[in-house]
Amino acid sequence: MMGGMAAGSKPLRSDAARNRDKLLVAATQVLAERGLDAPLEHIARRAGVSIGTLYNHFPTREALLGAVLPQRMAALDEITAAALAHPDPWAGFAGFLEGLFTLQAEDHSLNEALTQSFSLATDVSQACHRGFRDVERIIERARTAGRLRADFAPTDLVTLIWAMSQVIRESMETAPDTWRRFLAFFLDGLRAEAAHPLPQGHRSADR
Amino acid sequence: MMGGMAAGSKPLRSDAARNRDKLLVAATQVLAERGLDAPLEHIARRAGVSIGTLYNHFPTREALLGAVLPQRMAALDEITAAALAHPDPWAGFAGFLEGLFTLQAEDHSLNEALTQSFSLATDVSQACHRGFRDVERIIERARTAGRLRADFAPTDLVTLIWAMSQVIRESMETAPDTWRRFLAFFLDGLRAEAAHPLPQGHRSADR
DNA sequence: CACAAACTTGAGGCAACCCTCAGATTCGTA
DNA sequence: TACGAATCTGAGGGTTGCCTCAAGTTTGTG
Repeated sequence: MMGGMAAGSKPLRSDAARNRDKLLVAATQVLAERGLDAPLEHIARRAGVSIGTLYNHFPTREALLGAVLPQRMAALDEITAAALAHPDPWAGFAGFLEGLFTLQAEDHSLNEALTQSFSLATDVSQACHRGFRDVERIIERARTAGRLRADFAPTDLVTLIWAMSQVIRESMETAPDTWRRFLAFFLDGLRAEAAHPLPQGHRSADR
Repeated sequence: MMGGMAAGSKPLRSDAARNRDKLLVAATQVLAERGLDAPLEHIARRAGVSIGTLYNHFPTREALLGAVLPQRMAALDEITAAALAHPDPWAGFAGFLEGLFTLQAEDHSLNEALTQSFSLATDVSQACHRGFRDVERIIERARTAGRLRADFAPTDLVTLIWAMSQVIRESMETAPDTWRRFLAFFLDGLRAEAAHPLPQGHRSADR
């Protein structure tokens, strides 16, 4: 499952190891600032290294993302753990969402990564899928407690993440609290007592 | 008001007028398919015209958008009118949202235009602002009827449009009905009886 | 110290897209 | 029909970003 990171690799020469670290630091910063398709040249420059060296260590952009993002996503683990530990299932669920989106708002790369997680490097999707188990438990717990509406499915959370990613992106500069207000509206629709029947199945394949 | 199109301009030569029309048709199609920053070369090619001709008629991308988008947005007028005419204020409000997002889902350029409307060509923002008056009335009507929660402001609709634009974009290929489900959840949070106090921090949503 | 292997460098070839402009073409009128 | 003005064309110069590779530099071991 977890293997041991990049363990078992060949030992790097000292200068190479140093450069690799500088690249990871720079990449973390630049990606957080400019998103997942920040120019690789920027990252190399910020690391004080040539573009060729970047390609030496990370032959593709995905390889680089795979080295940076899972680490960033580790922050999510604390949040899911706290949510599960919360005595009130609904408060745990709501707190989880708040923590998740706070992270997204702080890190542009995380925001995009969560949105695109299924088309990304395997390392990244793995990190996503691993965490998803806990998320399902958070949802299930709030639902069986009768607080979260029964027809809310884990995949609906993916949709919410999509929605929030855009709200965060658009409002970040001018009114960075916007997402909290939006989330409050949405949460009010997720309470069990607020539930109205959802639109029926989509049998209109043609129009 | 709309009298004769680009009224006040000098009369175009016949071939020029024909090319201009072909460009508008092509642009409408290509923009709907590929979004607001579709390559201008694609549009010229689809119109069967050279890139130079495109620049002849529309010296900037914004000029082209300004000629295409307001027309597309006219479809919104019907929707707002229908919403205001609906006997049930809540159903009018909900129907308006459904119509709006249906349009967004059908036209990629409209989707992006609505989310970016404030950084776009004046023609486009004007079209937006004009329509916004009616939208405010739709909201106000549902609110004073006691159906829409009292703390929902017109600017919250902008946020919802941001959110939806991403949901539509991400799900369009694989599950194009996703946005309806999401909207249903959200609407349940907008009903007056579902309202819980919003987070403090920024009091009301006066922009 | 010497030297091979490991590593770095950055110019340079690609590709996509933007926009321009001198010369060729077409229109419409006299 | 002729001809000037209006219009069209598309090669070409500029930009940004991707990725490669031959030549130079550093490391660490014998």
